[in-house]
Amino acid sequence: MTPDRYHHGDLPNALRHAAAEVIAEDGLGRFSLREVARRAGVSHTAPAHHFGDVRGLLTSLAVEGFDHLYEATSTAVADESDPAERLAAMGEAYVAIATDHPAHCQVMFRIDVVDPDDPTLLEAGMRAHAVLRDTIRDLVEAEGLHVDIDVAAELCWAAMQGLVVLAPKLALVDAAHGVEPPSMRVRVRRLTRLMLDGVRHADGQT
Amino acid sequence: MTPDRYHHGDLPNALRHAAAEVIAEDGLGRFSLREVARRAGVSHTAPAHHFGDVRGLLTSLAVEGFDHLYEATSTAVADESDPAERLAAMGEAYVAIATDHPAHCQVMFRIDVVDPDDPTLLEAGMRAHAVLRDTIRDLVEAEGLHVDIDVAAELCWAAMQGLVVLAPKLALVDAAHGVEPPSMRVRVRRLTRLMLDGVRHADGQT
DNA sequence: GTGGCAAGTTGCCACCGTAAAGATTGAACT
DNA sequence: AGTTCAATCTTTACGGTGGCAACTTGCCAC
Repeated sequence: MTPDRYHHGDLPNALRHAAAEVIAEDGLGRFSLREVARRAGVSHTAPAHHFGDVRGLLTSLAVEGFDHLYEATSTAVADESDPAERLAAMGEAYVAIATDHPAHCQVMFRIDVVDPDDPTLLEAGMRAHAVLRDTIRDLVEAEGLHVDIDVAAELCWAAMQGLVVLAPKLALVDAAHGVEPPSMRVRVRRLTRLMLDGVRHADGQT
Repeated sequence: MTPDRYHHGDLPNALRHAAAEVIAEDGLGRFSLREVARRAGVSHTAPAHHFGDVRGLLTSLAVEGFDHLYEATSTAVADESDPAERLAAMGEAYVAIATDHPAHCQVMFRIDVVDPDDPTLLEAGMRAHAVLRDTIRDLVEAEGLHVDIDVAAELCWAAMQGLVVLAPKLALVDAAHGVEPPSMRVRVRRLTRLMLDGVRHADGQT
């Protein structure tokens, strides 16, 4: 980017960008701090001055991921007025994030590779989660449902997260059953519809 | 185990065991082939003769994990007669596997660390998945439901998988909302009930 | 200017994965 | 019985990696 000045100018961002690139291309397994530094055009110890260690860099990437998620889901929600449609749009946004920012998503929930107690990470996560929770609260209030909001949110979140993680396996299972694997968008909508049925007919017992 | 003969006797199992131990203790991040070999009391290149490389060892561990899952879910199913209860029991078995064999579960769905095309892995995965699919088929037939079996199975699997992955985050969210985080068993039953409501009231549109 | 601090660099060490070649063992064959 | 042979494990070696310590460069406040 900026030519070879001694002081890079915005190394933290450059490093995050390079890290995401490496992870997206070669996977988290082959991720290496040195390779990231190489791509950013700095020495292999430069990252330490900004992120401490490799964990710090990946944690920072996770924060960025949650920020992306927050923005994507909140604009998706803003574009819809019907609460149920909002939920579906959120689901789509969730898996869209997973395909648009695969590196971030591989990191966000990996407590073995990230510092789960990092306060900025916690805050970013909570902010993203609040969008889902608010959407469900609106749905419950608009339709007068009898379901615990947190439990419903838990189901939606878990299902979407599971979908992202299991995507390759699901395609394999479909193929084995002789079914053409559907797009992620279709999967999301099918699951959302089913969950909506569940949420709408719940009797409110915890 | 067996004292220091030159030929270990059952090194592959010993290595899998040691690997699971390391991962459970120190996490996948600090996993090292050399450490595993050290614990098994052999030289650091011995594993290569049985598993090729580190990927091979972890793939083998994943296979073992799916076998555990298969056994746990099929005995859970066998212990119940009511189809809906079976589903709940399966869910509990799923998360029980995650807590009883944490190392295996950290590996099973990590295509970046495992060879996803390994035929024995594919077979073990399919066999485990068939238990879920059969359970849902029984439920659909017993109650005369109008839901696509594969879609329902997808939801159940994704939700349980998501629950396992998100467990730490969910505990944090609950704590932030001033709620005492419930046990995993409770989480499973709540989600299963909600999904059952959904499956039962689905209108059968794909 | 000059003192000081932030940003980057070089050099180092311990560790890791894996490839190649040698040592040890049990078992199969004659 | 003795020999061969393949499987199993060890030793040795090499390139790559993360993190620490000590050094250099550049900028800004005084």
